[in-house]
Amino acid sequence: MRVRLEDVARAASVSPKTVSRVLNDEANVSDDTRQRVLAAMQSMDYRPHPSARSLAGHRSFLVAMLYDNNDNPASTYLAEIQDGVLEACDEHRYSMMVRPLRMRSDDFIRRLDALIADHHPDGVVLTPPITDYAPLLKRLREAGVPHASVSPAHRGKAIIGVRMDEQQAARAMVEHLLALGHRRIAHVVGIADHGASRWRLAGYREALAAAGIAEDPVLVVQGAFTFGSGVEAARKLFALKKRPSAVFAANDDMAAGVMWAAGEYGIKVPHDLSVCGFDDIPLARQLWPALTTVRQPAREMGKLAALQLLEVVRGRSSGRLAQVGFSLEVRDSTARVP
Amino acid sequence: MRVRLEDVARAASVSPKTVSRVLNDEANVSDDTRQRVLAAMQSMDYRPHPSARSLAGHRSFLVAMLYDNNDNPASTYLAEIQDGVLEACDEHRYSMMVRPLRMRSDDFIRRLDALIADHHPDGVVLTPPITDYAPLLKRLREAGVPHASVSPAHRGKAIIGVRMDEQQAARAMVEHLLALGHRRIAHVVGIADHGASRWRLAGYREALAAAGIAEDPVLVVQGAFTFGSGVEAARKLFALKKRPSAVFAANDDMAAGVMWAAGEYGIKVPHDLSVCGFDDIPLARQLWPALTTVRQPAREMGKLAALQLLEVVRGRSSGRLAQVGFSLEVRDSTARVP
DNA sequence: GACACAAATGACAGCGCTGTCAATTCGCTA
DNA sequence: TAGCGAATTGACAGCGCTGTCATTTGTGTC
Repeated sequence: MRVRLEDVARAASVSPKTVSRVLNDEANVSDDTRQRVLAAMQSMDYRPHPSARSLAGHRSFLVAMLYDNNDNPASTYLAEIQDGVLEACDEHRYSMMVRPLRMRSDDFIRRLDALIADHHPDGVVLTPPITDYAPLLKRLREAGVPHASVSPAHRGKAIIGVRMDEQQAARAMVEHLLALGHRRIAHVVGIADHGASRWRLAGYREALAAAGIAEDPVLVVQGAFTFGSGVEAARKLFALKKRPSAVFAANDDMAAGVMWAAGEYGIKVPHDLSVCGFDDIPLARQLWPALTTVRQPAREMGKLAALQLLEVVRGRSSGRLAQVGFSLEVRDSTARVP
Repeated sequence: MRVRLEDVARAASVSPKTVSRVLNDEANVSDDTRQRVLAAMQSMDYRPHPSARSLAGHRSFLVAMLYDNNDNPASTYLAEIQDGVLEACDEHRYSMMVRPLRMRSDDFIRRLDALIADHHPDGVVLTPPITDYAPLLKRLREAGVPHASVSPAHRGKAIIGVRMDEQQAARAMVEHLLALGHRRIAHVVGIADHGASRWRLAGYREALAAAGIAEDPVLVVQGAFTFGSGVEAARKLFALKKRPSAVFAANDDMAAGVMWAAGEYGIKVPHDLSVCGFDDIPLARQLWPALTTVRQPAREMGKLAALQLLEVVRGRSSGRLAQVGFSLEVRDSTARVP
């Protein structure tokens, strides 16, 4: 039979309420008592019943992770975030629920309301690109559900979550190319209204400006974060009279597309062309030559965002926008200009 | 304030227990009463409190989806299954929880036990490759937790879940190549102990045998389901004196690797070499030429598996191993033999 | 050593629902 | 029309925990 809080109380010779206090890490329990109770819990392998806690305590011990399954960023990215969020939740004995939502769809808000009404999450984690969807944020605020964002585009004071300095990372990537002697560097941009696209483009510009190189508009080509769009963009670049000697794509999928297109044109990477991307998806390591890229610690970001959220949920702090570092993964697709 | 079952009861002039009966779709409620109660629920937008139901009813209304995050199959595949499972759970107002588990890790069983002890899922959905992990199945049986599998390798009578006839699909794929006039057809095998690898290899052999073609062992190369292993495998094939005119890779990632390697060797796809894969991952459509492959309806499979499981959980049926169809996605990477 | 006050602990009701079992109503038969 | 079994409905306790508030114990002061 299941071990209940009452059983632990009896074993530790205290009242159930005191065990509850220990369980919830409340104040006003003497060290001595606390130790005794903890020992009893341990030895009996006590597992609090989440539903009972939730029913009596008016909170759900539930974190919902919301994502957009419409125009999905790379699903490996989401999967990594999900794993990180899950890990954080596990550590605090919260459970996690995932919710695909279709941004811009009519029933977006209705489905969000259903989630809240049905499951009462204590908090939600938002992933790109729905970190900044105004109707969503408004509704969460109204419902009093705290939220943390992974890579929010906006950066108000009240925002909690995690970000990476993508602009700085993009700049570092381009500076790597500059250090290799490249001067004619192209950039394949991502979907226009994603924060990621803006920051990476800004970093590209910043690096060029700092190096005193005037931007050549024909070298900045629109893409859409997909492999196919990378191929298209590269074809445009390769059709130029003066081809670039390096291409910085705003994500790895597009970079792979660029490398693919290079194959079509008989352009050798990295000998004739340096290519680099952003994100460090598994494919990046598998490509040949292996892709130079920026590593986003997605898993860690998911975890940190969830930890920030839990701080707020548990009333420990008011949360903040944490920042994580990036790392340049210099591999074999970039080389000194011929 | 929240609408409770009691409020609905009052509105419908019945006892709370009767509302509960309607809510749980129990027998012995007159049609008239049922209608009245349903109408009241609807008009008051009643949402049962999951924790209260769970606590009083001794069930959790929770389905856990278990996956292996160690040697992960393509994460898009898992993401699709996850979406399908979620959809099924939503329809029946069950909630879903995801659990990454590291197969063969020491604490596998401990973590599984923790899941069961902490959350009491009413059932679990197993995804490849942990559909047939004996210690796992044993533990679930002991704990009395029903489970459904997506593409289980084993096919006992008692197994419930969903499968696709992968052998048949692989055979169809190879027959497509045969119909294009290919005779020297290579196969890149997946990880040895995955059911998927065995079935696809079996289908390959079956098709060749049916066409009266003796299998040439050098044309069957070991891979590991990754892009990189596809590249490796292809290099071996291209080093042969008598190269194949077509390569059937056991999944799309490896097929992409083969195409990549073909580029290295100056082999034009599909003119000099036909390439086909299996799974229809997003990349398949993005490659150039677009990859001919087999579409696995992963999302649908996840949904069906979960539906089977819910049938069992709700005592509606004893569940079965459903089967879904495949479709050959003939695109541009396969062509008539020169 | 008596007193005031804070810290620690406990008693008890109740969160929103369902299981159990008793009570009532209904539809037939004799 | 009385009587009987089946269908329908309801009363009530209790699932395992926590909130509220009362009670007890400890601590420091003069």
